[in-house]
Amino acid sequence: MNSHFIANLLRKIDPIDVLSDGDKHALANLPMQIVQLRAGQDIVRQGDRPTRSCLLIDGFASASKVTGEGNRQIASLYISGDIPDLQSLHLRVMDITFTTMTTCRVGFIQHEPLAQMCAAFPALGAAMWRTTLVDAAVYREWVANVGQRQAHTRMAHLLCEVIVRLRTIGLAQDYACDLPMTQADIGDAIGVSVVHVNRILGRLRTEGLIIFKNKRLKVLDWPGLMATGDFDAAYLHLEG
Amino acid sequence: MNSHFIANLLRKIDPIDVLSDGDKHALANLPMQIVQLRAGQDIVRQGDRPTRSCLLIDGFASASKVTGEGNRQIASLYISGDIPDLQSLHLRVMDITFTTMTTCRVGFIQHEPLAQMCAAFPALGAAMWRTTLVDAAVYREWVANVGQRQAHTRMAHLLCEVIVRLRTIGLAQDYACDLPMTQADIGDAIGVSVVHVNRILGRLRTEGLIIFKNKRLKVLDWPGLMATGDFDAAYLHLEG
DNA sequence: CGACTGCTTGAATCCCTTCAAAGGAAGTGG
DNA sequence: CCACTTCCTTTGAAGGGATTCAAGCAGTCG
Repeated sequence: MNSHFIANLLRKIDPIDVLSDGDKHALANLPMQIVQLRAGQDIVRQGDRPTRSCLLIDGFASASKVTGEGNRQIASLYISGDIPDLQSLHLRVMDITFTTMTTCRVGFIQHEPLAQMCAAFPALGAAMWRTTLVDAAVYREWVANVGQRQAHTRMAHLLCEVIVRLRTIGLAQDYACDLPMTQADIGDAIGVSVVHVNRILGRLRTEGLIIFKNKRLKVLDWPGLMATGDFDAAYLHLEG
Repeated sequence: MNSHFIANLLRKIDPIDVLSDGDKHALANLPMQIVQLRAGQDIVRQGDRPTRSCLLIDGFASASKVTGEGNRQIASLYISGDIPDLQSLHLRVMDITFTTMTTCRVGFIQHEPLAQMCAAFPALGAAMWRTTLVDAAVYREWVANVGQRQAHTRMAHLLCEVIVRLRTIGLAQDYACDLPMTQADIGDAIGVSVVHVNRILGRLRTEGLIIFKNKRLKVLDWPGLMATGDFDAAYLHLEG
């Protein structure tokens, strides 16, 4: 029984409680290998052919690629309740690397029982599929964010997303949260150099929108941050 | 029987022919409303709550978003055999707009029979899920492309993707293909201004890599284009 | 054939990067 | 527990890739 490990996953895939007890029972009884990982460890790497996926129980993780020139792009962030590499259930070869950003507890789930569960419990199968569709929606928004918005706006947008997603699992009370990223990490996420990240953070602070210090983010003006970040949470597809 | 409408879809989801006759039969017998659309028409819009998805039978389509400042970002291109908005099967509200770039024949499929098919034919359900995962992989690559690469490289990368995808359905013999995009469209896809697109195209031509004229792309030096585009087709997850 | 859309080119400007350097925080080892 | 290293943050200055502005040209369509 993994019921406390899957609490945030359930909050995410079943915010209004429509899954049956049988569904929840099946999910809670998935064989899961609980492992503690340190910060900065690769969970799976680009090019791997994994036979399992990984539920993030707590901590932060990222998906990143490195270009031929050696530049890193972070394509998404993952928090408790996410299954970053659920895609590997149907895509043989990893096209991206998932890395822990903090100490993380993860639950490894072999593909075989996972696929069987999806087949035997269609509501769960649909819910799993849906989470990958939401991930895709986030990637799409990031394409627009990185492609069209100015660095200042981009940064605000990223911070808005982090806050909203963390709030859904109760980790951003009062619009403040842990954000275990260095300025270099943030730069890799929004496609901006470290130096410029530093200047933009300074500007967002002098504008009275946020304080970001010691990997702790505090939003001082939430409507203001959403406005400067051109942020609309619709793409996160939260129904709760 | 829609067997000729789904030919390219089948090529994509079943390149090595593992689906059973029952699977293929079920797919071919999906109730499908065939419609011809002119160029520049929205298939579904951001904010819509569709009850159907759309198989692209022939023609080109794009997925795009408009930012608060009025800039458009194209997040992906779609060609024959793609189901651009399959996501709407499980995500109630559209977070992006799909638009035809040419005259297109599309087949609208109601969600209900589609979902039933996925449930009744697990191999098809998995294949459908898989196509949305490949779409997500493409979005991820685009994030990296737009976020980290220079405009010149970005452009080459986009062209490589178009060629490779069109080749899988036989529409890019000899590394030449129709590419019904204006320079403004290309700019919106790679996050670059029209003026700069023009200069980059000129540069790619003088470098002897491509010719792009009258919406017709001809690659003169495929290895060279892949190299300057930092292109590796792995993210397209073609198994055939 | 005039209006429109798309392509092309030049010039000025700017957002952001790169280079450089120094201070601070955190972790390591003697 | 302090010297030392290393990583992270901060700030200044110079340079560059890309944008914006502007204008001319070509092709197309009603």
